[in-house]
Amino acid sequence: MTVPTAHRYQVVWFKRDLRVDDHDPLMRAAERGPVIPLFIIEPDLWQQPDMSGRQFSFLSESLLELREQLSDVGQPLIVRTSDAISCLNDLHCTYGIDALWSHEETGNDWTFTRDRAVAAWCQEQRIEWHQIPQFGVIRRLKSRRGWAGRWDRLMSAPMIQRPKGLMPLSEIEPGPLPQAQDVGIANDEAPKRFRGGRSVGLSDLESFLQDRGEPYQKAMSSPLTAFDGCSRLSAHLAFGTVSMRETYQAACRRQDDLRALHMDHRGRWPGAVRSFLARLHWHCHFIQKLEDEPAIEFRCFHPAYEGLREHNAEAIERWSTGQTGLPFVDACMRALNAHGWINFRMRAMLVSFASYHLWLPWRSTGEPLARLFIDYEPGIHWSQMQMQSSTTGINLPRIYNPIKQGRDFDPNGSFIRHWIPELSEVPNVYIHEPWLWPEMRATIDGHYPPPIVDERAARKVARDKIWAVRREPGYRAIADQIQVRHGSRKSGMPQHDKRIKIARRKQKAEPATQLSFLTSE
DNA sequence: AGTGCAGTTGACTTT
DNA sequence: TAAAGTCAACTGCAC
Repeated sequence: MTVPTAHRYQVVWFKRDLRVDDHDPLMRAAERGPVIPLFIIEPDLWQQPDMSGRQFSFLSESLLELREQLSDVGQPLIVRTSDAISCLNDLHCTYGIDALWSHEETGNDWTFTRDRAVAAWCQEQRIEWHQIPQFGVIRRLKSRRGWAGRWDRLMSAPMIQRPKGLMPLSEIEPGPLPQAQDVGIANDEAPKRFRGGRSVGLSDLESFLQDRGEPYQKAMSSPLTAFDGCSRLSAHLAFGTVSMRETYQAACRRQDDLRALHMDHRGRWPGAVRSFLARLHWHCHFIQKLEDEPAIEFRCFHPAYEGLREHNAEAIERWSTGQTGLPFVDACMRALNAHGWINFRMRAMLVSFASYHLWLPWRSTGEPLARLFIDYEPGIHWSQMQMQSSTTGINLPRIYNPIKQGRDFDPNGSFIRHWIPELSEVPNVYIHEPWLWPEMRATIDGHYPPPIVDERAARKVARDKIWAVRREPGYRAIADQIQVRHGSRKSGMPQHDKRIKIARRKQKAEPATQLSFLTSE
């Protein structure tokens, strides 16, 4: 390895923070010297089982805009396609790196391993690597006490101004932005996908808070209304085209504006903005879990659930392509395939159906599901996979009935008919259970499969198995430990203490307050 | 107008 | 972020 002659450049390594506004590492690096703004396309990362072409497309659109924004401040984005260490090493040997700057990343095992290797390389080369938090996630967290307050302070802190001007680096080629196929990424485009790039994110934020968001609380539950009634910011937050802080502050400003309005003119807005803010909070709450315990990407929170479920390739194939024969499940899955996004409740139902009715291990369904999400965020995804599969030990099993969900959230079957044209002839009364329609076979035999399982029977079998595990000796003690470590503060006491407290409340004839589990709706 | 009854609604518990 | 079951209160209606 050649020893560089000068150590003069500040490398800002963009990862999932594709913006120049509210970018702490960029601002600090710019204060210290000439900046190489770098994005590394790492082909090996894109071969991981949770990564996909549709995510790469969103990334590409975001990188194009980032390159423009950086050009505006003086130096376009430098893009290199290779593994991180060779890339950094090349830059160091050719130009000399003084320090490396990036946001902290709470990613999957692959990025964690890569970051440890980069840290080791930096140490060998005597290059400082400054990693700065961008969410309310705290590295090496000792105690959860005060976490929420710290989050509020971080999010309320002033936005970081974009650097006044970056020194143009005529000697460094910006480099091409490769196409997915150049990097060996399989084509997996979602035809109706939300687009990447900061400008889209900012306009979604604006239109949500000023215009679309009023029915949020109700609209988020149904796939008929959620595409318009939700913020559509999840992928932007995942890729950092819009920062959590600016999103939080925009919502707070909206809240202040509403308070200035007379009650009669506020409509449903106050509740909508409050729920939205709560979700921003949960975003970090879940990522914190993966930060604290990276193993949850692979292992059940509670070991008693390890190896309980059974792999079944054919069932996964039918589930992930929308061919289970349960109309609402299939409609939601097909919508997700086409959009790369679906609302939270439907995600929960899809996972519940896979984990209970189909009895599939959450790891084997979590991978194809991660690939379908353009907003895949490892900390949220794997926490949710486990919660919806009841492997946490903290949460009670919640088994969704896809027929009931369909009746509740798609009462006249229009969502089903839109995504499953095979069922267009089925009358309303049978649309959620077409196998009961007497003319079913004659009309659509061969076009739409019979149900993969008997919903009622499969649910009962799954429920009994889960409750049998919960009754095993020793289960409770481990669950209580997990509760202490990972439960939210509001529900942060072991289960048996809760029961005692509830019993006491009843004795005093006070109304029992709702236990606050980790909820998202 | 009062009574009985089937069906509905809501609060709460259990799994 | 659930669903099903229980129970009591309530409602509409026939008589």
